[in-house]
Amino acid sequence: MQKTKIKNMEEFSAKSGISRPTVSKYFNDADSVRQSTRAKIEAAIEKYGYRPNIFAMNQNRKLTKNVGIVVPVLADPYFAEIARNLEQRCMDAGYRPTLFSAHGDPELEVEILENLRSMKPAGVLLAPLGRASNRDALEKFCNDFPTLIFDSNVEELGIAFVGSDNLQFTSHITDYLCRTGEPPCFFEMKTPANPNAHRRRQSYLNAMGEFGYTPQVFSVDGEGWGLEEIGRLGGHEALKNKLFSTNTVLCTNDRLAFGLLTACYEQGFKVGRGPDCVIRIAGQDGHPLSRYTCPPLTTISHNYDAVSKHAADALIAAIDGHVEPWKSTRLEGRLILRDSA
Amino acid sequence: MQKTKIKNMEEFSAKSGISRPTVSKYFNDADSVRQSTRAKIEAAIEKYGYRPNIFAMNQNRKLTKNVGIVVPVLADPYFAEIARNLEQRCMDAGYRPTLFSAHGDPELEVEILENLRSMKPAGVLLAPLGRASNRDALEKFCNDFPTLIFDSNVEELGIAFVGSDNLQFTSHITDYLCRTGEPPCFFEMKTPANPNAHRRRQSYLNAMGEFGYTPQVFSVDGEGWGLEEIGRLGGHEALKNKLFSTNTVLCTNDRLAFGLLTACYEQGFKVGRGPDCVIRIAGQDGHPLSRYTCPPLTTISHNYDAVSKHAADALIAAIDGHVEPWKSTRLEGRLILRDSA
DNA sequence: TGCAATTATTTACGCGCGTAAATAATTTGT
DNA sequence: ACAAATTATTTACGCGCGTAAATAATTGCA
Repeated sequence: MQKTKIKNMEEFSAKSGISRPTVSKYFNDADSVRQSTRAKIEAAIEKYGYRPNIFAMNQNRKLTKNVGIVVPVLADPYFAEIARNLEQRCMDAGYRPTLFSAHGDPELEVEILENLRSMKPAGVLLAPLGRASNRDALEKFCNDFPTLIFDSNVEELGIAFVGSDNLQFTSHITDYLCRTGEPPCFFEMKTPANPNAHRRRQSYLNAMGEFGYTPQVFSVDGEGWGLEEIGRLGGHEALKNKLFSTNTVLCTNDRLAFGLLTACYEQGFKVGRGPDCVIRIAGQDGHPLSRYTCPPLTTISHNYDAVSKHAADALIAAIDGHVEPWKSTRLEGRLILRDSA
Repeated sequence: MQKTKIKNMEEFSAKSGISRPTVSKYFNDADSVRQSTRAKIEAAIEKYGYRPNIFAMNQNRKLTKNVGIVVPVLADPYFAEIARNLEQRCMDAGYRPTLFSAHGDPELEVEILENLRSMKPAGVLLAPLGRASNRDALEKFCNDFPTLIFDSNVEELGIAFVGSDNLQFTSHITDYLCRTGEPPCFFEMKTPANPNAHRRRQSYLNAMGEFGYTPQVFSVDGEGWGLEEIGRLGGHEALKNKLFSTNTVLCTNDRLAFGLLTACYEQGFKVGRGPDCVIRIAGQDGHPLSRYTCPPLTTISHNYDAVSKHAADALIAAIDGHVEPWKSTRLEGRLILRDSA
């Protein structure tokens, strides 16, 4: 790489010996030019380290290569993990992903979408906040840009939905718990942030019904995304007052389970499957830290890879013009047996 | 907001009754125009919902309002939390933050910096990967853009460094452990990702020396950012072979402690301060989940607020032209006493 | 080798906004 | 009410690149 820095495509095209429109074409799609000219251009890029001005590019192109990735809370490792995965896939496909987190705030979610508009994104991968989301704002945005909804479904919105099969999640793990011990009660939030929670509760009720067991749903108070603390406080109340009708508790998600485990510890309830244990606890999500709780948490894990692959592929297909009717894809989870249940 | 959408500043200036250069001035700095004209412009914005084309703005402005925030791993809630904090502060100051994570990959870190270049950022908040970082690439970048280094120091790089006072962290918690029980041994990674680990070890050695105790450093194998697993495996080895010379273990960070806690659980070692406990464990960092381990983890917490405030303020001051000699600011941590030690 | 198909070049304009300079209007202080 | 200071308008150009159309060069294939 030489010291003479090139400041625009005009200069670069002169140095490389290729006309500017052809160079422009190359940067738009490297395969759209002949192999020999592509080689020359790439040699010149290597030599001069030239990169086109991204603002000028995006200003004039009708379709940018920008892709927005929006998650509700980045502090939740589940979203951090899936965002990482999506980011990688977008880059591999030649797009420029930009990551946004609403940090649990519906107004920020709307603002993010407004900002995204000005980026003219080729497409957006959006995991909505859920219940708190401004439905209208999402809908308007989806009408203007190819948007794939993931994680938390908003019926019929965007080009498609990709997420986990919450019904399968809960029925599968409920099934497991029923077969290996007392049937579980269900530990959830009274006002969960997203609609997946309702599916999970419903699936629990169904599964218990099929077994002929009486379900018990324990809904704890608390708002927001501080799930561990909500689970801990709710757990304390339940344990102190002996409100669980069984020795097995299925939590609506792992983070709530983390809190419940802590409550058990604090009240001296030994958790697990051993002979001296008084309570079994299971979670749902396959949180990255679920392996490291004490005892390690039995859970059912999202298929992170498959979810992100389906989501990214579907969005890119839509960007490439493969129109398909709205579709919901829900991927099965994998039961992870550990010591807690 | 009317339906007639305005497509450029020309049209907007016509509708608002203010000339385009003045409108442009307004968007550059709302306070640079007279109150009465500002009011007219803002009324028109409200009415027509106009937002200037961000690409065209950034293309021509010498200084954009973009700020890059780069962290080494977003899957680590410590960074997620501090990134959230920084993002908020940048927005409040009128900048457009964009978040990037190197996901533990030095090559990706370099690529992020390359991409940042093309965004002409007004400034960058960078938490380097540390040992694995490409020093040259960082240095070149810092020469071209106002860059504030945080979390992990790279001597004399960028405009300043802001982070935690690792010496204080470790000496403070070592002090606490020594005063309340057996002096701790030190549990760390043999090849830590960032230089903070070395400071912490050194500080441990110093503190033990001052007390007149014999230090023991236990360095476990393992590369990368899967710290919990590294801690768990290392913990198993230490426990199985009774390699800890004391009943108290100070971990170099919370995530390693999480793994060690799990190892203790798996080997049946009861952790905590109670009479039936055989080992005390403490961490460092104040990880968001440290409250919810079993037992809850005694640790020393970063002052998230202060670190991010100092970092954002220093960067913005530098952007505003307040040149100061390179400076390192290290903020003290707060001891959080819980049941584990 | 020659001709059609493909690919590159030339030329020229437009995108939306920043910005500079000269001029005009408005505000401020007295 | 008037001159000085402040603020807005007019005019005009440039930023770096996308893109379209006409033309020229190169390639592929029989």
